[in-house]
Amino acid sequence: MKRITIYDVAKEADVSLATVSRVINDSNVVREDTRLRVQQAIDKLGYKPNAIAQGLALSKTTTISIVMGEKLFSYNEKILNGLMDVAKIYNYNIMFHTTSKGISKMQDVIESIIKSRVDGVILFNDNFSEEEMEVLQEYQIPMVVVGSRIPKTDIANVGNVYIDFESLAYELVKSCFEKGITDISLVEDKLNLSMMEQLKSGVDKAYEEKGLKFDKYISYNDSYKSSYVYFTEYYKTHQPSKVVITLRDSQAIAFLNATSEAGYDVPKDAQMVCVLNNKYLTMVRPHISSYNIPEYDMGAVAMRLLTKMLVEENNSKLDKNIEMSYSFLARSTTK
Amino acid sequence: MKRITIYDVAKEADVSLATVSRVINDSNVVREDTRLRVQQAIDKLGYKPNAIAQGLALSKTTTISIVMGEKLFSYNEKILNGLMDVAKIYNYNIMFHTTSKGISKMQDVIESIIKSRVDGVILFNDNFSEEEMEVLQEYQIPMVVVGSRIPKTDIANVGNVYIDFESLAYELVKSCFEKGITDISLVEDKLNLSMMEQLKSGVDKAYEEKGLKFDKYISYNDSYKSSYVYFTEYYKTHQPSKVVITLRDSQAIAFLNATSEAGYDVPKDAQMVCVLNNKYLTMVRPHISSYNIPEYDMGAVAMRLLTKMLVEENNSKLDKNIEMSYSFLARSTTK
DNA sequence: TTGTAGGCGTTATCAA
DNA sequence: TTGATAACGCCTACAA
Repeated sequence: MKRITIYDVAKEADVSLATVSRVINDSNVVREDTRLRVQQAIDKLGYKPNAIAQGLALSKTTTISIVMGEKLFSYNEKILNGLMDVAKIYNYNIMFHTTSKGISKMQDVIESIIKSRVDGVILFNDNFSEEEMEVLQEYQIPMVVVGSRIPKTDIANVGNVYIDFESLAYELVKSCFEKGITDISLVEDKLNLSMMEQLKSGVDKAYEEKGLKFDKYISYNDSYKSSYVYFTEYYKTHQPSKVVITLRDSQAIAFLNATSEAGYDVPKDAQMVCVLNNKYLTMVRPHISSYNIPEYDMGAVAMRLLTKMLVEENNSKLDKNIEMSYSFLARSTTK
Repeated sequence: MKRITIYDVAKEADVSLATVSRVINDSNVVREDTRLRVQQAIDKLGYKPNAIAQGLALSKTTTISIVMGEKLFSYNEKILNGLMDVAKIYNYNIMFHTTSKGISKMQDVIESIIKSRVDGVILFNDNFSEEEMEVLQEYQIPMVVVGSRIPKTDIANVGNVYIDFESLAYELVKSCFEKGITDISLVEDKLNLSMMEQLKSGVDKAYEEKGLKFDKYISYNDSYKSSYVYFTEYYKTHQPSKVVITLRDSQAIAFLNATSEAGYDVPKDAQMVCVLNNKYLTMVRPHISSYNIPEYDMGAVAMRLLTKMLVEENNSKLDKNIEMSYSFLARSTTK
């Protein structure tokens, strides 16, 4: 079966292809009866405009690339949902790229982004370096980074929708200090180095201000099992910290299990908070305290920002750095 | 900055655009020194071939659409990883579509798939009806369905990579019967109706063969909270079944919590198995028995199958229905 | 209101 | 081994 084109429709409706093009694009200069005739031809033939050809003609693909790490835990999932929903509203197609250790370096992803001439790019934090961002810059592809804060702000064509994880950690530690607690641990998450870095710097800052030095950054492999094993081992020689901060559910639950199995009580002996919230935190006992972070909205805002950047090429005084707010969810692992 | 094209490179290297095209596409008829000259021009200008134009010229986009539900729990995530990795190997780009209740009907997704002229489609089960599949058929887009078994097999251009959930459930129930257990519940998951249907039909079949009728299909809303509430309520008037089968972690954990809080012991009073495995099943106590399902491989196999279908247009005797195997993971909720 | 023709960036077929 | 040139399918001035 031959792919049917605008010519076929034109012939069928006995008009020129220009007219068909007009009805496809809702031009308002078409007489009603010819519009009808064309529409009938379109329906009859089952014609669908070739987006590739349109892309070529318009130098605009109406598609956006999303780049994220291959490990998409629930935090990313909700951001993705927000991105997709808004993309749908604006009728953007999505090219999806994942980065992982072995198989695909960011470099390849960038290569294919440039080649496919997408209109814009959404980058999840933690998947690229600054120089990689600069490559995208050279090709003048508008992009917004979603997740945590990026160092360089006010680069042309770059937006950022973020949570200020540094402040979050800073405030959390300060509030511990106010309760007289200074023995705090922060558990590393290798999947989110940039978030971790910001959390750590917030913790450091709070300690510094108090004239102390923070030295309980707990680092090990990132799977659930290893963190569970790690803590179990840890308790043979250590006492738990008074407060333990964790980024994701896996580490939080591992900690919870290991701690209670070592004979300690949460929150009596050790309190804990897991920064990123999800449903599993309330499936375990006790329920784990966390933060309410508007993941879905972050995605939605990021995509909307990008679409704005795409229309207002004259990136006027559009605010391209948007901070999202969070709030503490006190549950049973804190008191 | 003007987008640089093959013409610019041609001028820079002082050759015709045809020659440039040849070196881009690794044609072996180019003399070594001119290839070099062209390559230098390419590097100097930072030229990247326009995939859109290539797509137009070749009637081939080298991109594949993936369609899945918006809720991507870990089961889907791993399939997706498999898909992406293999797509990368074959240098395919991925268009990503999600379907959800309100915002995007499958119909719109199909529309955009057809317009974007992707070479093939991967469909996750549970997101489309048979007639929607037929639309894709009309446009002759090769596709493979991944997840559970599709009813109609041997349609041209349609592949299927699946787990036989019906057999899985059938065997599971049979093995219960052998242990003298006939009081079994199956908990519904609204997110995966087709999987559920197959599980249920396997259960039904086993009961029928024994001359019994299965009547403990537990149905309610699909969020964690509601299933937890449901079970808690349930136990005020019911005893737990001897064996409870669940599809996903959420329901399994909800059941576990509600059951033990109602004063029953798992597995003594009620055994349970959660069909889809993931790490959370071993984060709770007791560890939940499950099935080892090769999700990643399913994705990888599905994508590889699709690429094969794309090259061997003469869909010869290529086996387009691939059943994947599973195995039981006995943990602490069964005995 | 409609049609004609040039252009979007490549590939591929012929000649040279 | 290289260079013209006609597709590929659509959009958009410009004409009619």
